[in-house]
Amino acid sequence: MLLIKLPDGKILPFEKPPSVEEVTVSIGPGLAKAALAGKVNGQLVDTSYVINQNASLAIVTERDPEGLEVIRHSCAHLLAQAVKALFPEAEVTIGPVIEDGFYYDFAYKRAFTEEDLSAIEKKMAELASLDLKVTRKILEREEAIALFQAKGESYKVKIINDIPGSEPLSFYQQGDFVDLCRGPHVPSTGKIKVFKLMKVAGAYWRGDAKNEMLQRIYGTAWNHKKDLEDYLHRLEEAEKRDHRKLAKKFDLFHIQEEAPGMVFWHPKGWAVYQAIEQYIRKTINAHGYQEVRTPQIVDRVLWERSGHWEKFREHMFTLRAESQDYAIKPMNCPCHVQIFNQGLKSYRDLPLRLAEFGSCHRNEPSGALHGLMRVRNFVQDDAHIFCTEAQIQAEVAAFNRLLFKVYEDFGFKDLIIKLSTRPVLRVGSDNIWDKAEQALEVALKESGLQWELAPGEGAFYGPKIEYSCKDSLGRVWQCGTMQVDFSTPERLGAHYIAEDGSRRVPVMLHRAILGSLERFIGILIEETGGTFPVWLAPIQVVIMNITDAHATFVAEVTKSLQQEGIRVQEDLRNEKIGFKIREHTIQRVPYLLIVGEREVTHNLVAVRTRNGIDLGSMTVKEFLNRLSSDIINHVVDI
RNA sequence: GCCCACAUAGCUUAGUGGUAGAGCACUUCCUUGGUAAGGAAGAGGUCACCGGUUCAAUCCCGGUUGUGGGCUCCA
Repeated sequence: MLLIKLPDGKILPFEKPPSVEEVTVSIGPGLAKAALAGKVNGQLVDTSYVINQNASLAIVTERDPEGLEVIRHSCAHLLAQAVKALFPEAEVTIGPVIEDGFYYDFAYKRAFTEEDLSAIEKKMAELASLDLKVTRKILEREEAIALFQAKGESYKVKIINDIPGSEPLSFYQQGDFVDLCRGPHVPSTGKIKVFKLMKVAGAYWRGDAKNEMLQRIYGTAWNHKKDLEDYLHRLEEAEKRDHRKLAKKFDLFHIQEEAPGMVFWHPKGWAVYQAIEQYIRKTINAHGYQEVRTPQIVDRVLWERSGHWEKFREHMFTLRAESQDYAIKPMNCPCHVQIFNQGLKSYRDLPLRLAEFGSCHRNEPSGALHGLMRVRNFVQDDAHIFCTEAQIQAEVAAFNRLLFKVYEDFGFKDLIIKLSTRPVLRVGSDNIWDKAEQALEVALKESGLQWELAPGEGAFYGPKIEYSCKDSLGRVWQCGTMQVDFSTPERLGAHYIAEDGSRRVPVMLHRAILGSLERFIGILIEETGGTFPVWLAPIQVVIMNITDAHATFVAEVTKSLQQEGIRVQEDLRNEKIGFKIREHTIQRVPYLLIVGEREVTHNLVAVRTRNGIDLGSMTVKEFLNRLSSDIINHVVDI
């Protein structure tokens, strides 16, 4: 006798070990039809899985998140089956589930075309409608290798050879298609109803650029047609928020062929940029930083000393003048150390926080460039904190608080935080790594936010925290960072005189809140969709007249707002007021001031927000009060 | 850098082996109108660049550059 406990607490007895499917049937035919997989003692299994001891069992259907995962995974197999059916010479490799879908990598003599994709999708539908039974089996290693060798699947043989000997090898078969796979999978292909192939892209075998390039077919699968439609709609909406598109719509910046990866900022984009730069400047000044400025072009020897020449020479822009080799700076740290090194420093000078809006050039590979997100010339809101080991903790904690405050002011909520710890190859004693890693961790814990640990992913010179944001399509971009560095100060000869009179090498903290101003603005554009908070809006107020008779009054109001530092524009065009309102509303100008006969007579302005709210008439002074409060409080929308 | 796709007016785009069309924007004129598009006329294109095929190339072929989607990389 064997007992199966169901989620509702009911216990079913069985004479012989039943399969998940058999248990499901005994519960009811409706559920049996809906079952995609099972969860035995919390572990996801196929419906064919035989339960050979007392266990708890949950049936996984489309209502469970795992159900969709199983469907997507099986859909990847369906894709591979269809590709093999249409292109028998194509070799299969791997096909995992990813966010919102799946992919499968193939090796084939020519590129798959759009037409191929449609044909494959059609074939998939056909195979799904046949409702082929998906069966699992375990094969011995030799048997498995022989099977795939016979099929000409050299990649699968390589994969099998890489699986540790003790692990059993499971296989899934549907029709004449067999794939090495851990599973679980749906019981039959008919369970896969709603899917779509999205795109083909190149991808290196095993993610290594030294290997051959495979063809990756991306697809998506859902439980219901409506889910797929919603997903496609979400993608469409996200594409509309693309910062490169919005940059055109709002006339923020452009990039052109003569300077790939470098930005031509237009007046409106630069207004946003400057609002951000000045906000950061003000903020860090209030937190004990001192701003500096260092050269763009620095002799090669400095980069050799810092170690960058050896490691990143290919990605540095270099030049030669009067038989000297120079590099355009790819980073600011060595320059900041030069400032630290001027004059003898005492422990009393520490921590010394040197900040720079440092313009850096990196010769990024052409294929990596991406709007504002990945550029060749960018400005970091960079700073280096020179401190003692004992000061690391307090500095890291203070920075962390500062960073969260800043992101909050921008209205950002979803930061992805990663703590990268010591790699195998590293400098510095374990003792100091312990301290540094702990300092970072304590600071993160204090924040109360979720973070991910990335063991072994720290730099050779110290551990780091990375703060990343997502763009509108969910791609992750690193913005802020806090890196502890035990190496650079020594390499560049930095030292200070300690309390006991000895010469000590300071610890250096590299930190940036926004990371690169360019990238951050890219994220900000996508986050806001171009509806910038009042304090960042390139134009904060537009004042428009109803007829020419009110132009002088408009000019007066404009002038008085300009004198208060407001980014204001007047619109005196000979157009109907409705037309002007429409245009500036579309441009997401926060406040629209309308001046007609009534306003001129009573010395008022009529105020309307970009969200169509009529705030009525008020004096310029009253309006300024409202506006100032929006700006000071970093109000996100009005 | 690698794989695939793409490049037409300021923007969004249609289109064809035989001298390129639209909407919006722009210019001029009419209109002076009170909270999301008033009307008319006009101007605007070396069809990314270089080469080839052809009587003829924006279109077909090759190359270059750039862009987009991935992959790799990212001090």
